[in-house]
Amino acid sequence: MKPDVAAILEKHDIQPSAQRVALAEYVLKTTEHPSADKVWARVQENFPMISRATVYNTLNLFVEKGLLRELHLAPDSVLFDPNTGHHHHFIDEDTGRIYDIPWNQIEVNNAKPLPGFEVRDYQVVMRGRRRRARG
Amino acid sequence: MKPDVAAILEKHDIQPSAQRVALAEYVLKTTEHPSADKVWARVQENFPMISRATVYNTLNLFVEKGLLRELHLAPDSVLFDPNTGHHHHFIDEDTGRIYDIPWNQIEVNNAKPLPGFEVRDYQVVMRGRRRRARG
DNA sequence: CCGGATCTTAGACAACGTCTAAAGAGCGAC
DNA sequence: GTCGCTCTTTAGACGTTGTCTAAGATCCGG
Repeated sequence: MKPDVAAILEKHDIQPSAQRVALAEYVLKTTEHPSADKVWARVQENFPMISRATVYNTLNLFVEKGLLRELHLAPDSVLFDPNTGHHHHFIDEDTGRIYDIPWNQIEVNNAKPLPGFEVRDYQVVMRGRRRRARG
Repeated sequence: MKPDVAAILEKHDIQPSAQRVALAEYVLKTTEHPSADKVWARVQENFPMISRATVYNTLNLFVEKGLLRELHLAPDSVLFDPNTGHHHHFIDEDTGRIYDIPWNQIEVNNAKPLPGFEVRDYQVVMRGRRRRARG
């Protein structure tokens, strides 16, 4: 079902178009933390004629308009996170998979920046691996 | 002056070579948070004949051996951080510059991973910008 | 000096992301 | 309906970052 994706776009000052709606429908709902090229692949499943440039342009537009957040956590891919609410991230070093950690689970105090700066965003980034039954 | 870089390499199970020592001399001392290509450029100043592949190989080797830490904080570059002691990072969104934040300055509690995982490393990543006198 | 292992090199290669010029779509004025 | 303006999309070239490969250089024990 398509909860008014077009309305969401308009609320963020984005003119809806077929491509943008198709892209938003995927990227706003996913929990895959996809890279841009992964988004491209996924959207093509429903919208075969979309070009790579459009995907990149649109993702950047969404970020600019506050619809998505960019994550730079791993090499060779910028990830896009629809979860605008704050949360932390855990990265599995073996698989590269990224998991969300609820904001309240970790307590952070004194997240003060350098003098003269202001913090606009912060998060805890954890790296680790699946615990094995035995070595 | 060259504080026994070769000895440091050997202590980490890395065979010293002219290229590796030249690279280590730069990268272990810098506070620039350089990308790999920046390392290449800097090392070439003292060691003109070093090839790009060697720089990449050597940096990856150093990371593997625990001499450096890799940071994936910004698009289009993996950064290398000689500060093996734990610390946090602050990223200036305007300039892209990265600053170290002392570990003790921020208090983090309950940095627990997902069930079944173990955390090997974590840090707080802050993003922000220089505060201006007026908007 | 010889042999084997390791290290380095140049360049090809692949992936990611940006840019450009041209075509297409939407929409109001007439 | 169609003209003209604007915004969007497109294909492909392009630049950068990083990896891979095959061949040459170096080192070290004997």
